[in-house]
Amino acid sequence: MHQNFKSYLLRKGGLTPAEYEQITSYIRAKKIKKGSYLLREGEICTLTFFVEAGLLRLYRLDEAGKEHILQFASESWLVSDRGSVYFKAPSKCYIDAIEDSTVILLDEEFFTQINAVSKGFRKYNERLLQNHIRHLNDRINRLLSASAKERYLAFIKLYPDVLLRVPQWMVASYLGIKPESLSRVRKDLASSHQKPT
Amino acid sequence: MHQNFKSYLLRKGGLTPAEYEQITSYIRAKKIKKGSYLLREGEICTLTFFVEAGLLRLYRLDEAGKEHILQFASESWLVSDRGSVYFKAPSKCYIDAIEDSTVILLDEEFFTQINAVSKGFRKYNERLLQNHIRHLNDRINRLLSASAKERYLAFIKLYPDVLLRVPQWMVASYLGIKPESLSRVRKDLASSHQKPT
DNA sequence: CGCGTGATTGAAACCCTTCAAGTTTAGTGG
DNA sequence: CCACTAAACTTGAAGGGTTTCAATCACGCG
Repeated sequence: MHQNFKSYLLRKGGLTPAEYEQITSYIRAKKIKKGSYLLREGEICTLTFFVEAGLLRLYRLDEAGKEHILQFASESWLVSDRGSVYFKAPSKCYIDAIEDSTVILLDEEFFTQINAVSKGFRKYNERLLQNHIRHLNDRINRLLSASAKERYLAFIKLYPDVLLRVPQWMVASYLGIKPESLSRVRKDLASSHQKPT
Repeated sequence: MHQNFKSYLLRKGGLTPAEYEQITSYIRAKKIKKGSYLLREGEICTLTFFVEAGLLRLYRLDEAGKEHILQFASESWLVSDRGSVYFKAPSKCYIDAIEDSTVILLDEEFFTQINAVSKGFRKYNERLLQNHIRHLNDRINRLLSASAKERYLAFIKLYPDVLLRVPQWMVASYLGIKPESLSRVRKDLASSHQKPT
C-alpha cells in the first residue's frame, strides 16, 4: 500500500530500516479518484502529499478565473502548498488528481515524529527545500528568457514521463501559453524535426 | 559599521543581545563600489550577503548573453545563490552592486556559529526559506498570468523603494520585457492615470 | 563641451492570443 | 460493441501585445 513511500524514505530520505519501522504507524494512505481535490483555495494546507501512485497537479486561478499550473507531481513526488503549511495561512492554490491516485498523507505529527526518529531525514528535508528553490529559479529564468517553443522543449527534457500522461492543455497551462499555441508549436517541431513523437 | 545588521539580528533574527555579543567577532563588513561583482557565473558561491547599505542585484545571462534579473536586494536584505552555497556547485548567477554598497559577508563558519549560539535564529532561517519559496511561486504565477503592465504595477507595489533607485532597463529586465516596452507601459499609465508619477 | 548611457518614440515584424470552425479522441450508456 | 456526446486537439484568419531596429532626446560626468 505504500511501497514507493517506503523505498523513498530508505533510499533518499536517509532513514535506516530500523528508523522506518518506528514511523510506519504514522503513515496514512488514501485513494483518490481522478478529478477530486486535496486542497482548495482559501483552505489552510495542513498536509503534505506523497504520490504513491498516480498524478497530481498544483495550480492557481487568476482574477480572470484561468488556471495556471505551478507543479505536476507523479510517483514519488511530494506536493503541498509549503507556504500555507508553514505559516498556517489560507492557500491560494488547488491540488487535484489528474489520474486515479494513491497518496500518503503527511501531517505535522508525522514530520515531528520522523524528525525525532531520524537525523538523516532532517538533512534530506533541508536539501529538498534548497532544491525546490533552485527549480523555481530555473523556471523563472526560463519564463523570462525563453520562447514558447524553447519552454516546451525544456519541459520535454525535464518531465518526459509527465508529458505523456497529461492532456496538452495542461502542459500549455504550465508553460504559460494557450493550448492552440502549444498545438502550433508541436506542429512546427514535427515539420522541422522529422520525428513528430 | 553594521548597525542595520545588528538590529536585523535582534529584531527579526530572533537573537538576544547576549547572543549577539557572542557572534560579533564573526561579522565581516566590506565596502564595494557600484558595478563591482560579488559573484560571477561559474564560481561557487560561498558567501551570503547582507546589504548593510546600498543596493545589489542577482541576475543570470541567457544563451544570447542577455541579462535577466532574479532579485534586487536593498538595505537589510539577504542575497546569495542558495543553491550554489548549499550544494557547493558552480553558480549560474552574477551578483553585483547597483550603488556603492556596504555588505556583511556571511560564510559557513558564521552560520555554524550563530546556529550554535541561537536557537531563535535557526527558526528564523527556516522561516526565511519558506518565505523565499512563497515569493518565487508568486512571481512565477505573475509571469504566467499577467501582462507587462500588470507586472509593472505589481512591481511598484512590492518594491516601491527599489523602483526609484534602479534604472528602468533593470526593472524591465526583472519584469521580463524590453526597456522600450516598459517605456511604453509607463507612457500608457501616465495618460490614463492623470498622475504620471 | 562632448561623450556615453539611459529613456523615448515610431514603424514594421513577430509571436502569441482570440475567436470560430472543424476534426479527432475518449468516455458512457444502450 | 456500437452510437452518441463531450472533451481535447487542430487549423485558419484576424487582432493585440511585445519586440526589433533605428533615430532622437535628455542627462550626468569627465
